[in-house]
Amino acid sequence: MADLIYQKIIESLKKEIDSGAFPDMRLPDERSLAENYHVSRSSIKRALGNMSEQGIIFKKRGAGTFVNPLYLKQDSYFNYSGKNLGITDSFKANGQKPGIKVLSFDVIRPDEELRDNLFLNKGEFVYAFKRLRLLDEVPFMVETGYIPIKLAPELSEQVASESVFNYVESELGKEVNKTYLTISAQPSDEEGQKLLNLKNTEPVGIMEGIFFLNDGTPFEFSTMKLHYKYFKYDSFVDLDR
Amino acid sequence: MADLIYQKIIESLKKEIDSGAFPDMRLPDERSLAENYHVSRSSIKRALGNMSEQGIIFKKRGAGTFVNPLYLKQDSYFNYSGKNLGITDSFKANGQKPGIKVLSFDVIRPDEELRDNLFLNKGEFVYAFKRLRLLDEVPFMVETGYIPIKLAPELSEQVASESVFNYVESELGKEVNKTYLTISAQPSDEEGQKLLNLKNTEPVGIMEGIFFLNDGTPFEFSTMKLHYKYFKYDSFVDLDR
DNA sequence: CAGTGGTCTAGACCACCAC
DNA sequence: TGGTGGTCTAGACCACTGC
Repeated sequence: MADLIYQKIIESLKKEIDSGAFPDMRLPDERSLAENYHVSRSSIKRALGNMSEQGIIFKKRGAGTFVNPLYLKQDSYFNYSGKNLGITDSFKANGQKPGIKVLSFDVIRPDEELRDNLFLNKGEFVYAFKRLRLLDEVPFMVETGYIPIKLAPELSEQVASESVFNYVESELGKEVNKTYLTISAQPSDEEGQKLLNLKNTEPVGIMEGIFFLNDGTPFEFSTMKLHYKYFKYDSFVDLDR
Repeated sequence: MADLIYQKIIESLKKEIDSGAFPDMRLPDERSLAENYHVSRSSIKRALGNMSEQGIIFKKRGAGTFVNPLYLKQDSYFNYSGKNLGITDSFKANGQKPGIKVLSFDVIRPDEELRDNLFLNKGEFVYAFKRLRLLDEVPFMVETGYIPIKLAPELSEQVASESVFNYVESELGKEVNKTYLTISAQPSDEEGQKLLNLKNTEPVGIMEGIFFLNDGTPFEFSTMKLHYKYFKYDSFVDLDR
């Protein structure tokens, strides 16, 4: 992957941070980094700016660049705001074996709301599938997805049982790289209690949203219900925008 | 505010987009923009990159830069504005009257974890306060906050009963503009059930994190427990970083 | 092939912080 | 006052898209 200079620097600095190379939480100044990495200061700035947006570090003008202490304590399952971790991959990173069980797979006529969300015209159809996701054989999430058939004509139950996004990349030559998510929580319903092995006092976390291809096409509308113990979402937010 | 070149360009382009100046959803190319605005291409790139992160536009290498149709369509679902944090202002917009009831207000010695989160040395003290937030007199959120006394020496119960962040801006001349949030859900505990009027089957949403000043100083560590019906978090995410 | 966005460099100058 | 991050410029070269 990363044959880009700023990405390599990000990876390198992340490793250093993770390994505790900066016990005083302070990174070297930009000019020294540029010299040591044999790159321009602009490339360093780009790398650091990127890491700052991800919440890994923060910069204090006139003072220096520092590690965000919360980053080191991070133990979220879903870290969309970091390096690209597809859902599956992010679980691998935690050392647990992910699994998928397809509960249903159909082609349906979308209702008006779904048509709106996926920018579809009347008369167009979508794949509808429900999947149970597991970690080390333990179910933790029920996922309902809708994908326009015109965007993935060869989609199948087989594909759904593996990775849809990998299929998009390898077979369609496109990439899913953006998503609008709405996050909320609800008491568990009967289905959730049964599939996720929850008591009736235990809730589910909901992540619902649209996934986009790099050209801006809405690709999938998805609703994810998570066992509350696996529901953790980290977000670094710039408030003045 | 914006006396920065790239910010002025962002404002200008936003206005043009909102006014429908690009009916084909396509923006001029970067080199033309640089010429028309009499700035370098780098500044244009910075402005466009920023707008892309906000989900206003998306860029296609080799093809051009385009308006994100969802940005124009933002009627119902998708407000990715970082301001929707359950902070007072965002609820005003909903036409409901916000209220605050201070449940406690003390000065305490922070434990080690809190010291880490707020970058404090041993021996430094923090304000600790618990607040109940209301909407049209109905409680919806219990908030526990910790703020170093050295950062807000004049903080008081009175201030806490209004807006701490407004106080920071008007009295300290600083601005809270970043936050690192961890979002999760839990069954409601006894306190939550009592204060938020929840059944034992009904959960709370948890938003926990650090708020930073513009200079990068960690200003407040806050834990917010929300009535699940009021718990909704919108997020626009760039997956490939 | 022409046009477009992506990356990277080298360097100037500014704004802020700590000593 | 010296060191730090922030902004901006000017220009080179690369990678991809679409005709």
